[in-house]
Amino acid sequence: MLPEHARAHNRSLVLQHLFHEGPTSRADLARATSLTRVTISDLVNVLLSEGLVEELGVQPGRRVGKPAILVGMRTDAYQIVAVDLSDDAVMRGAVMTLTGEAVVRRSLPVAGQVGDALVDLLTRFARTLISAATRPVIGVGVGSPGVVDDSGRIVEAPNRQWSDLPLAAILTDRLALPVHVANDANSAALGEYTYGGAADSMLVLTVGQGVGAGVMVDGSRVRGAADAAGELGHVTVVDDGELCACGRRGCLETVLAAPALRRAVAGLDPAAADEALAGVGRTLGTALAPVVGALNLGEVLLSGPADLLDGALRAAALQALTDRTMPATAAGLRLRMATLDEDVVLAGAAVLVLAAQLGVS
Amino acid sequence: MLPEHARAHNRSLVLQHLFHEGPTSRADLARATSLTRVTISDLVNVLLSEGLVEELGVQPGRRVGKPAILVGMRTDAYQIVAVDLSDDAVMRGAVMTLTGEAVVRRSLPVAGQVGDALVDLLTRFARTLISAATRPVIGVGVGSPGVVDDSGRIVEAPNRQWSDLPLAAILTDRLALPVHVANDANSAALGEYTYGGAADSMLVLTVGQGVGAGVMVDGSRVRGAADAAGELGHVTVVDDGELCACGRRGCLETVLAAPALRRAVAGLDPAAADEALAGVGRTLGTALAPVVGALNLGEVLLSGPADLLDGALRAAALQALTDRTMPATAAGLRLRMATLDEDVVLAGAAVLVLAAQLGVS
DNA sequence: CGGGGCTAGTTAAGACGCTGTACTAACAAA
DNA sequence: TTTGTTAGTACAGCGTCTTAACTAGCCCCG
Repeated sequence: MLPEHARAHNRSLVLQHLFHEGPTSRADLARATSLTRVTISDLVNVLLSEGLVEELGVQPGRRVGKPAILVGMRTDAYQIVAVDLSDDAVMRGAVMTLTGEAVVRRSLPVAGQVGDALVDLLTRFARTLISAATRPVIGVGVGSPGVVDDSGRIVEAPNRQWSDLPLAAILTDRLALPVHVANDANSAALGEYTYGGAADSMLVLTVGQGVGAGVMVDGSRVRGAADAAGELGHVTVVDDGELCACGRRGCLETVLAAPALRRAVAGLDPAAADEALAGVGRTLGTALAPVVGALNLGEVLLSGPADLLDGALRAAALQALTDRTMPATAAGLRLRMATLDEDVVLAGAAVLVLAAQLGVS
Repeated sequence: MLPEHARAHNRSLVLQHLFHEGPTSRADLARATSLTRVTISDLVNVLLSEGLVEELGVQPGRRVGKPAILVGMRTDAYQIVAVDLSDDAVMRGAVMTLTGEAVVRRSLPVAGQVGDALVDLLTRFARTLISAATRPVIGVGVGSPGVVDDSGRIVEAPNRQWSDLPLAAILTDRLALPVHVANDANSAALGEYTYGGAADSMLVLTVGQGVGAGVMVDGSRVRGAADAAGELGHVTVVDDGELCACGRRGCLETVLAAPALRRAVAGLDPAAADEALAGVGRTLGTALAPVVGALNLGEVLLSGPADLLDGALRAAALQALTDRTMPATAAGLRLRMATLDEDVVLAGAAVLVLAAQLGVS
């Protein structure tokens, strides 16, 4: 560790504070970071010259002494390009502000492309998005299915016919911008953590064609021994259950994926449908109980079709979690819907860039 | 972050390397830490003057150039006092080297003491250990049951009648030494991680009077939203199971705690006993599968009576884990016995001190 | 209404930590 | 013996933080 790393760390502290707490005076930044006013002034001057922050006039608070000048982060000064590859059929992308709002949205049918052709298609798609940006782009974030290591290498993504592919490195080279790649469900967790106000210790369950999960523990993303953390979709939850796409039986995905849920409630009257969904909820709660107990999670978030998830299913899952973990663990636990809906993965991809380039998350 | 923090970090890098890799030349330390030889020389000189490292003569390797002088950590130069409070009836303690070997062992019957009286007893016990040390003591580590926050405050330890008790602060004050306190099962995980060579992502299950767990994720200990991570013992694993001490039914503890296991095999012939243990193993595997899947754990360690755990139970649990998680997750998973036996908690308590005082873990 | 008290922010000097460069020390190979 | 290589050290310089001392701007009070 060198002095310049300490400098970068302090710079991130300032940005992190401005990002989450809003405009702040230099003096308050000094108190919050426990650095001196001198150091903060210096850092702020650098950030001002980069256009990352701006002065916003004096603080409205009326106290004795010289009035403080508020410094705020210019969340519209730079933009981030985010791509969501979780859908087999269509690439979704956006140009986003630093606060995770999509300024421009694009999507592109994948048309069955896989392997290197898909990388080329993704490159072109990213270029389109970059040129659609209205401000300088600080980086590109990609949420992809499959196992992705911390260097942005796709270890394995069977449906894309990607294996041991250094996607981040390839795109960084081709786009001449910093590119960061992570698993889509892990991205979702990052998105909910940073933009959705989720707890420090939480799990996001993404329910769509399949079931994925991303876990945050004590404020950082869980990677796992083989970068495969979050593979809850293929944990067995029903003995001798339905055949799963993975070849095994009774995976969580066979009861919780959106198509499975639709099938389960098809043609049923509302009460019976609720009972069916509650059954899935109990199964989910039973599977999650050991995870919640072992990690003492503060929140579990469900991301996916609200009409299926946010009702009897969620209530039954919470009940099962409460019944099956000790009161001290269950008392602090919330089970709620994710707040970012369809943009979760895009938002998370943006957070990848935000965290890596500015140290904000 | 200040420059001196960077210095402390670099110092820890050196110690960490020497601790885990053994004696190393300054030049090799420079390469390993990517600092310059100049900086390393300076750091090593400071460490030499503190007696933490020593020169060990020239490196046996025969290459061109000036032969390198090996520098090694003096793991016997300082000692750590560790206390294990996990047993209701007896306090166990030890004076340990920096490598986690017990030099002196002591134990003290608790004689039903609780609350403040127990704190006083613990203080006296620690003083005894400190005076039994043959080298300067760098700190005291305590592994305690109950919920312990990161400042060493006992949030709740019902059996000790401790609640919201700043144990680490009290002992630091009374003993005039740095004192660090953590949950006993979490300590066990730390001990196995640092001294037992456990994987970066792993879970240690401690089986004794009760069942506890400690989780390491990507090399750091999981604390949880309310500092209660590792409470796996009271996750429901058997529907309508036996009544648990916690008042609920079918907790993992009701089948996996040592007394429960002994009852389950009492009077059975070996084959029947193995079948009973295998049943518990399957239950355990089923409960652990979601945890292993969500975190992509590399290892699960069992700590407790080997005659009960290390046989049919372990085999069945591994089989269940393999059956119930996806192959990619299960392939890299090991389920083995902990290596440190009865000293796990003591070793972990030592690691608390080692990590906090020297930055080594 | 003018000075004392307080807070915000800047300037200047100094301490600390790392680097690059240049040096000496100690060996192997030619 | 000379040359080349590697280990370790001395010294100047740069970056980064701190403390101390300053200016700026406001409230309060006599």
